[in-house]
Amino acid sequence: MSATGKTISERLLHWYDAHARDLPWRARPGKEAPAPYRVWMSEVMLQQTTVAAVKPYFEKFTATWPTVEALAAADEAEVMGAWAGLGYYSRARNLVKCAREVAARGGFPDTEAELRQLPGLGDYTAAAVAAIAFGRRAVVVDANVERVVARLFAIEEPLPGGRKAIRTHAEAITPDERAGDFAQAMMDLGATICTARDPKCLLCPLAEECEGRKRGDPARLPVKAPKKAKPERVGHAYWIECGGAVWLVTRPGKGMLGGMRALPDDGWSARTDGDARPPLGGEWRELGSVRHVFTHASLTLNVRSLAANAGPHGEGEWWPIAEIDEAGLPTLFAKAARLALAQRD
DNA sequence: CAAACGTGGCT
DNA sequence: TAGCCAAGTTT
Repeated sequence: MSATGKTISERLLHWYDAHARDLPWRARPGKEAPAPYRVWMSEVMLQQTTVAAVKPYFEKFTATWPTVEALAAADEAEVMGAWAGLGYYSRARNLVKCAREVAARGGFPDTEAELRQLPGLGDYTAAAVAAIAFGRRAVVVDANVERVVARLFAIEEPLPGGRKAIRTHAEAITPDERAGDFAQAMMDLGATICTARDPKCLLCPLAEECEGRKRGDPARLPVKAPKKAKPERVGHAYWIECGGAVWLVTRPGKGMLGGMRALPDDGWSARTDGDARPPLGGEWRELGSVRHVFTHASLTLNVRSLAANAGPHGEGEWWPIAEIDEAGLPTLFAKAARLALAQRD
């Protein structure tokens, strides 16, 4: 309790009632709670992904597959293609798997523990769906909450070790009622006021009780362990063209860009360079290279092209070049395709 | 538990 | 610009 007798959650919910962001997956003021399907969909898309990036994907997915039953019945390859560009593609595979489990059992479970068992739902997402869609009291801890709590209570222990103390404090300030609004309020506060850099303490509804602010320089919290250096990798991708079509493959389900349609390549990965061996003999033309930065490696991908009469051995498909935008290529290969197209006659 | 796993925006 | 950061999960 502060001097004026209001708890942190009371202050925060009061602020949220006036300043909540208007987001497509959120209940509009005065309207009923959004369907669990939409809450789940948005939470999965928002994992490590910005609101701005998610919005168009959320609109596309909910328009194409308006219910969990519709998504459960969808062709997995079509869902993977629709996810192209959003990143972390195991999310899309788990999305389909989860939709099928949920449809088979006749709807989403309404407890945090049961939600946690579904594919793609970890501690954060299970708590968020339980609180936001089902009104359960659940302690929702994401990167926003970590930052707000670390500052509010001046938790000095660096992450990831400091997460235990952060969770304990988050548990203590989570209200019994409106836990879903409280969670979203914490995230809105973290996204708009208690930002990673240059926090707007003058606008913060919790400034009065913020120990980090009292100590000065709240932006230094939470302290984080130093990051490892990012290796440089080199690989090759191959643009094989025949009669207005290009040869595309589907990558293995696990690993980098798993399950995604792609240009054939030389086996590069985050751990090793490619072997630069083309999948087919012939007169290859050097088109140049594209750069792409992943979370844990930076890649220079050299792109080579070949006018062929037949495709390489193995799995693959001829894709009409005029429809390459519909192939659902992840961004790395979309860049490579763009390079190839720009150099075509 | 540390590492793998995308992408785009901002400073 | 090179690095940091974003509503984490899985292995």
